[in-house]
Amino acid sequence: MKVKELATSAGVNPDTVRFYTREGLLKPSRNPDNNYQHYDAEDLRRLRFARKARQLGFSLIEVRQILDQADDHHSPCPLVRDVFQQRLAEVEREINELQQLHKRMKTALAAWQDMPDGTPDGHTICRLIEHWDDNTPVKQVEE
Amino acid sequence: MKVKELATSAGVNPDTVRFYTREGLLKPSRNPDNNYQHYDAEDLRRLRFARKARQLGFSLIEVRQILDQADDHHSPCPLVRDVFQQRLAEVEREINELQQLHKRMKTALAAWQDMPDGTPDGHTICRLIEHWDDNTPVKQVEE
DNA sequence: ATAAAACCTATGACCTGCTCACAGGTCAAA
DNA sequence: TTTGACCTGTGAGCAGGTCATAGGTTTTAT
Repeated sequence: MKVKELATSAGVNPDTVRFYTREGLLKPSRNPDNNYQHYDAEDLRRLRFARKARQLGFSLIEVRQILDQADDHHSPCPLVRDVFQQRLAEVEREINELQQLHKRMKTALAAWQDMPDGTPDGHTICRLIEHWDDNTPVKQVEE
Repeated sequence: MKVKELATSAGVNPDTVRFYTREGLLKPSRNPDNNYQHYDAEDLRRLRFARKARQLGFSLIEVRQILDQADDHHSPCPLVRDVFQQRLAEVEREINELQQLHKRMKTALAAWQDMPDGTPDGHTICRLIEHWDDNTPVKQVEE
């Protein structure tokens, strides 16, 4: 397979295939006649694996570590389980944060119903945002 | 105020103040004696506004648009309301996606209990991830 | 047979929103 | 007066690609 064929098979941008190749996630052979890269079924597996892992929140570096371990005939799965657990905790944190943000946005939106737009007057930029309560501790002002 | 004072007052990194100044969000005056930037209370308001807007998911470009409108003595709030609505919808999308991801991760984790680690054998890299169902349509393979 | 379209190559810039590093100038306290 | 803490501008670095450029190759259409 050539670049675009591989990319199409995996549903990614051809440049992503080239990028992953540069980054060492894919290891195609060369056609000496025209210097084209040649990818095989194994590369397709690696690419699909990489995309799935990325969806799960694994970083490219982690993906490469896993693939390298697989190349060395070590079982990469303990590594996968480990990073997966961490990622799961992260996802839970992200959900919590987003839900809090969502709640604050809804509250703000409701409060804004009653507020006039108002042209900035030198003391305020836009009440809508300035009156947003972000729970951030405000430090001392000294001018 | 000098850079660090402003940064401390707003609870941000001094480099962020310099960065925002470069990007035109802050417009300090110069001390001709030593070429230092001089920030006033208005800059502090702008900086705090910018940080709050960033927390709400506004991009730096949007923040600058709002601040520029405020400089032109137009009311920026209709713009704020508009972008805010869009951002709210985005947050809801993100929450949904993350919740689906979370559910799939939990399911996968449960399924993995029964799977052996297994060294890669040339046909599979790591069953744990390859058996992950991502609902992604898989295209035709041609080698 | 030839010309145009569609592909390939490598390299590097661009995106976001900062953060950090560098080299050199300025200013306060000890 | 020296040391440290600050200031200046510029440029690089992060992640994970995407896009642009310039030139070579292969396929398709005329």
